[in-house]
Amino acid sequence: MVKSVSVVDVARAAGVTPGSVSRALNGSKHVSPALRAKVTDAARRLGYQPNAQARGLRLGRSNTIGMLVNDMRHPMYASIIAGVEHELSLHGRMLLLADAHGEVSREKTIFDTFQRCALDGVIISASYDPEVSMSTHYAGNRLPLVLIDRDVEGMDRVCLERRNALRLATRHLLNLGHRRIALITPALDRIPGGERAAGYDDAFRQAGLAADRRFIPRMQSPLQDGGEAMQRLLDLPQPPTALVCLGTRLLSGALRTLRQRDLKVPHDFSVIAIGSTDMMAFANPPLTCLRVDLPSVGRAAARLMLRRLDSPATLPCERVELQSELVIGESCGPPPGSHNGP
Amino acid sequence: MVKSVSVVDVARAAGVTPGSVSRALNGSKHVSPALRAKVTDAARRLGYQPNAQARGLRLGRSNTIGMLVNDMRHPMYASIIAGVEHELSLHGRMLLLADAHGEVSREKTIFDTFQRCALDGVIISASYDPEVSMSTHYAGNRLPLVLIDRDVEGMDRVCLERRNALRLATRHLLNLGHRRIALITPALDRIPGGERAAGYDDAFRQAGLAADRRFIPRMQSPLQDGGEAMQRLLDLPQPPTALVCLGTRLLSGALRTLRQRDLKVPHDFSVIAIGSTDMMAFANPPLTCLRVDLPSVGRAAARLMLRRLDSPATLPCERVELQSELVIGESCGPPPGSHNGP
DNA sequence: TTGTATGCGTTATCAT
DNA sequence: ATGATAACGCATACAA
Repeated sequence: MVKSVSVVDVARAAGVTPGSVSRALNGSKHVSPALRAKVTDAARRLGYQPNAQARGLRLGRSNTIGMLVNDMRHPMYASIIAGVEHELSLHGRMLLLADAHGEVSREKTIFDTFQRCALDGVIISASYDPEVSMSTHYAGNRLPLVLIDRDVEGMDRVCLERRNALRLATRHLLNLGHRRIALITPALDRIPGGERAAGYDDAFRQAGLAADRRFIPRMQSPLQDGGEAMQRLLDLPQPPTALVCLGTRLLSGALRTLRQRDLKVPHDFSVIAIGSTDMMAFANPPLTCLRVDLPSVGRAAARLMLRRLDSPATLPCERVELQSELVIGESCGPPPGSHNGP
Repeated sequence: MVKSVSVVDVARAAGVTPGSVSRALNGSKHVSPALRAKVTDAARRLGYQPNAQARGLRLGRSNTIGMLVNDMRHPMYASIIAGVEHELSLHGRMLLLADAHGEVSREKTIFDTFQRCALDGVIISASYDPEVSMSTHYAGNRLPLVLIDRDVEGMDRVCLERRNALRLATRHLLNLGHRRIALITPALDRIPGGERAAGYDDAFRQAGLAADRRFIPRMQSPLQDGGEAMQRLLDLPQPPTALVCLGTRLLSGALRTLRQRDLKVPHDFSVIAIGSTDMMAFANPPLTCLRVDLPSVGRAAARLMLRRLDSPATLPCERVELQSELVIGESCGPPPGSHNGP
């Protein structure tokens, strides 16, 4: 751990003063070519690296953005984080990452820690836990904030459209002739689940049909076993012929149950999944799925933050919404026993 | 952006000096209960948050660890990063994350940036690109370093065992009766691929058989299409009856080719994959795979770093090696036409 | 154009 | 036990 070289060292080596070193290295206008040359040379010789802490302390900013995620175990986050990091790196900012591991209390702790870190801003992908009121939790801070997937009025935010997405997916199945369509989604009592159910209802209504809520089982948690829910669905007197399943872990359970009951996809049963990274590729058959461009979500959040930092605080809040796309795989067909099949 | 409250503000509010505030808040021995109470109270009233930058500047450490990853698009990294973050958070350290996006030149840039960030240490999961010599690249720095998946003598490092893993996988297939076993892996000319091929050879040798290198096609990149390689393999006069495929993207292509040729797994063809997060669950049938506990990799790296920080610099280097486990799915069976099947 | 001096917010040392 | 002061490394306002 050798002592690091500072402006003073460079100044001494170049035979000038520390102030001149700073000016020369930061490209000040009023610096003679001779001095600049001397300084640049000495800096390189000594391997000078300006101390970001000291510079940040002096300048009042760190060029670092914090990112608080609710739970990195969720496969969705990897791509979002990558998107944030990428966009930030393009603009010379660094990313400080913290994970709440799904615990709301840790979200609070992390945010407090962030406030001490002299961050230029914080990107938050927080839990939907109702006990967390954005206003009380993050209000009264002096950090620029960008929310991901939290539609709070008066804040910069990137939102994931779900209602129309579910409408698309459900309509796709209705068009194939399905009428008994199951929907498995976590957190029906929170916004994401509620929006999804609403889109599901929309599709039925627009088709002049009535949605049957018995086909939307209530899940306890995103980690709950989707297999058991699927069993209950299939044990209904009139079981569903198709499933829209939003949740990586839920899906694996549901697929397992289908295999156990020897229901072939798509011949006996149709499935639409949520499109995480490589899922379509591994599934056999490839799954039709709702796909969100997750790196774009991260990039959008980062761009909102950079925009906020570069502009006066009076800049009005912006809301970016990202749509889902229905990627057609080979997991959907007409319901069994229908006569419009190929 | 309200001006933040500093020790001076707290001191004024409590009617004491800044020095006393610092002592009181940092739990110094020599502080009267009365003063401590006054200070604690004032600090809470004003919502005082110590400035980590200033503190770091003064103390010479930031409680922040940098992590440099080669390419976050690789699905393996999410879990490793999560493991690092988790372990660091348990010890009050923060994680600064940077991604080289697979570009070696960016690795260099990032490391330079890290050197300026007053980090306490850096965890590196760098590329295997031969042009990157660890010695010239990272040597001569004064930062504690921990390498992930880079077996460099004289450095703290977490290594992924591959040779024995491939031996296990290959032996599993040999035991089932397979003799023509394909191996698809990226980067045969670098260490990971080489080690794998060695383990593959080991298994054959230990079974008294000779491995046939024609079953190990050369892949250009981990993003290359495994489907085309699979086609070439199946077009051999004596095509393989089983495949060990190490690479998420390569696998999806290989599976696609098997589907196209109407080869059923495991009836007509056996497959062993590399176990990324949720893969086994989605694949149909569930895949037998080689699984590494990736969060443990991250945690181990973080622990090596913390150990290094807490101890004198004379501490000898440590090498941690993580084994793979062969998780039995339903994708392996006897070769077609064999007589020892069920 | 360059040197000098000051302060960013902390903590540690030295007085008292 | 507490107050005063200096220093961490840097950038800038001001002086020359």
